[in-house]
Amino acid sequence: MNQSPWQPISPEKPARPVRTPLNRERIVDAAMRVLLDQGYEAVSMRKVAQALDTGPASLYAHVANKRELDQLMVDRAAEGIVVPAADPAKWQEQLKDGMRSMLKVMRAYPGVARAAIGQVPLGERAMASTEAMLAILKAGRVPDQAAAWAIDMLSLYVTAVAFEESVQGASGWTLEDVEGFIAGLRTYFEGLPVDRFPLTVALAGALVAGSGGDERFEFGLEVIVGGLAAMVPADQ
Amino acid sequence: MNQSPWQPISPEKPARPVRTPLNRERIVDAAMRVLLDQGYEAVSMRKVAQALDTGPASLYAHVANKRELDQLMVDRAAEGIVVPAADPAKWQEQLKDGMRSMLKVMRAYPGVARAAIGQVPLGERAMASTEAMLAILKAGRVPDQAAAWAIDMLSLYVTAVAFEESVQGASGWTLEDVEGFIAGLRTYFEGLPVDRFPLTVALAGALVAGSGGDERFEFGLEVIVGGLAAMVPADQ
DNA sequence: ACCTGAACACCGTTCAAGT
DNA sequence: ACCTGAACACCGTTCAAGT
Repeated sequence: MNQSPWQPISPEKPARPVRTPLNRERIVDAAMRVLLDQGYEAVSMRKVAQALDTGPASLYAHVANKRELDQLMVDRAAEGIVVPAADPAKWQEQLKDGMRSMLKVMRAYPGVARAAIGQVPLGERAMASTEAMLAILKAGRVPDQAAAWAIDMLSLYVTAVAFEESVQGASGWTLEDVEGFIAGLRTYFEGLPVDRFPLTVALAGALVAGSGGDERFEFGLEVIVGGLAAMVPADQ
Repeated sequence: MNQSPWQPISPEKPARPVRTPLNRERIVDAAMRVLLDQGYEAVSMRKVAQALDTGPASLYAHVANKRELDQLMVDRAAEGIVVPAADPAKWQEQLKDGMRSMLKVMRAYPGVARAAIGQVPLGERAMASTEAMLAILKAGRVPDQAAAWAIDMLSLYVTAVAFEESVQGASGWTLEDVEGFIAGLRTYFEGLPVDRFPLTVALAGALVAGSGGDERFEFGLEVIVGGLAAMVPADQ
């Protein structure tokens, strides 16, 4: 039963590949790499497996299914979200800053919004920003139930905006293509029958304004924060 | 060159099938049927073609691609949206009613929100409700640019809510499953380390409240309409 | 316990060939 | 002009078999 000291342990049989074993972390790493390189549409179990030099079946020992991998990716991205420490004097601007940070992160991982849109983010990193946003809402004296539902609404809004952008961003549209699309949209609105669509025709310019930059998003922040501020009781 | 009157036109050769020819309308009809019967995930070019007793390639003579079919389905569903005629005295409630109607329609076609989420609805029926919503915003004296961007934000919010619901609704969850999920969620929040997540733990009940019904959606309506109301200039 | 090849049941889209 | 069969290049997931 004793092994001779001269008997090396499996001496010249590195037939079993020496590759580091798979785990969730390495799988998510690979998935994020595919996301950054080729966009969300390309993040398939097969492509991720390929990036790890194995077959798709191997992933299922560590990840329940594609949906779970999506969740893990969202939580990985959530790491980058920065929410300021609550200060009652400027809670409204802080809330906006938190949302701006969320959008920034989603833009940094184009298409991650697609993975995030239908799911409640429950990972540890996502929970940390939820907690920080709750603190800001409490600092602003937003009632508890409103604060809780606001959390949901905020991330729904930011995710939806990022999702919309990623749809435009996909299929390799250049900035020129987007400008052309917007110009076409405006022409479409302006060309509608004036008797049935008087306001759409009149506001064609306003309807397509700010499609490129952050103005639309900032408008949404203003609406949401303004609406929440209106829910703060007047007493004290 | 003249045909004899006794020479019947292709008399007993109905070898060429007599089926009514394909067109966009029939294709969208079939797609909506598949959507209602089997949900959005099942709406593939192949399944729609099958419902029309043909192959997927046949659809491409009438529809550019799956994306366009999605758009046509969204516009078809938009037919059901009812927006009240603008009345300055109650524009806020009217705006909410319009959004409630949008959600109702999306719930009637489970999963159509999935087709709508990344696209600007430009079909004739969708434009009609855009025009009506603009009228309400104008009646409320919301500034033009705000009204135009609000249109976008409103439909983004409703679509995102419907999308979220459809994700839960898919995979055949029963009401009991959803309740179990919510109970589990609450337990998860309550079980987080109190030192790092004090607010999440304290507000666990509020965070999961109203997940089933319309309370969350109504909260969102209140926030958005309240935020828009705050943008109405005080003069006059 | 972990990994794998091969298969199953699907996708969207294209294209040459038919009528 | 419209339709079609067949193919191309993909999917997520399962499962028996390997180590």
